[in-house]
Amino acid sequence: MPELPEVETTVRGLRKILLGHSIVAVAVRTKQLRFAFPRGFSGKLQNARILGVERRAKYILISLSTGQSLLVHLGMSGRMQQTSAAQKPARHDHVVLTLSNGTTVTYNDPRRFGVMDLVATGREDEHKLLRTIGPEPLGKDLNVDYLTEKLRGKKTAIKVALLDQRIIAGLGNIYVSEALYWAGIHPARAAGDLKKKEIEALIPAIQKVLKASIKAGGTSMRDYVQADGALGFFQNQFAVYDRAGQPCPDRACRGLIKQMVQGGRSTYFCPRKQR
DNA sequence: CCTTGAACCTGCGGGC
DNA sequence: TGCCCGCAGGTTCAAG
Repeated sequence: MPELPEVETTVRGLRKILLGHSIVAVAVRTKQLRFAFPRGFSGKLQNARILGVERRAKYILISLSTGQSLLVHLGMSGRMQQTSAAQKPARHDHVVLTLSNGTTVTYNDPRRFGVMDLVATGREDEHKLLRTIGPEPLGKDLNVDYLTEKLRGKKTAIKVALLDQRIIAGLGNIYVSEALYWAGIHPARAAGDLKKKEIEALIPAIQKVLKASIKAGGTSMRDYVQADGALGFFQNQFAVYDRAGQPCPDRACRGLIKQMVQGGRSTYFCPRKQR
């Protein structure tokens, strides 16, 4: 999916479109996404005014005048964007919100791995899906002491550990490969064996990659688009992801990018630079 | 507790 | 052209 940069980009776009407007109509066009919609979903959004649009991990939180927040996860293939009210819904347009100014915002998700739920505003962190999520990687809670403690004794590969949302929020398959490349760490290393110096390199590498991607509007490979329909361009800056067989971006290294499978998912790395 | 693998669902590209 | 297989940005759950 959409990993942190894509969700952040979506949130920033939605904020401009949604903030201050009211929802006048809600069309739910599928039985369920990953879970069934909560009881009375449409009715509880009806006539609500949108007070805020925030991100936590890979979740979008839209706070409403009703005291509830709409929680949205884009799953693997989801997108949420402004659409034309005149246009009839497309395949996989599962939820269409119509605003008081006539704008429509559509949630489209071919694979339906996404989520929509309602949660009391201010108590979002107590939601079942958010309760166990780790610190935001761009905040001060992700630091060397925290990560050292969290990885201590772990035999899992560092690649797999970084995908675990309980350790760090928001990373996914693309940005983990990219961050490990910039930190010079081999993805198969046991997480608990990383040296202090390596953890000190890893945190800024994660932050650098995420920030660069947000700046580029995220990554558009298949489904993802920003809230205004624009594509993201971070795929043009990939160092390793989806680049198997191609040269390491460090020309002096002369290594070739390798692909392997860890935890059932592809990992990309430079075997010469990452040890 | 930890680790691994399968499951959810749809679409697309490659090989035959 | 068509069919079958594998793979895709995520997460949860069962089993060992």
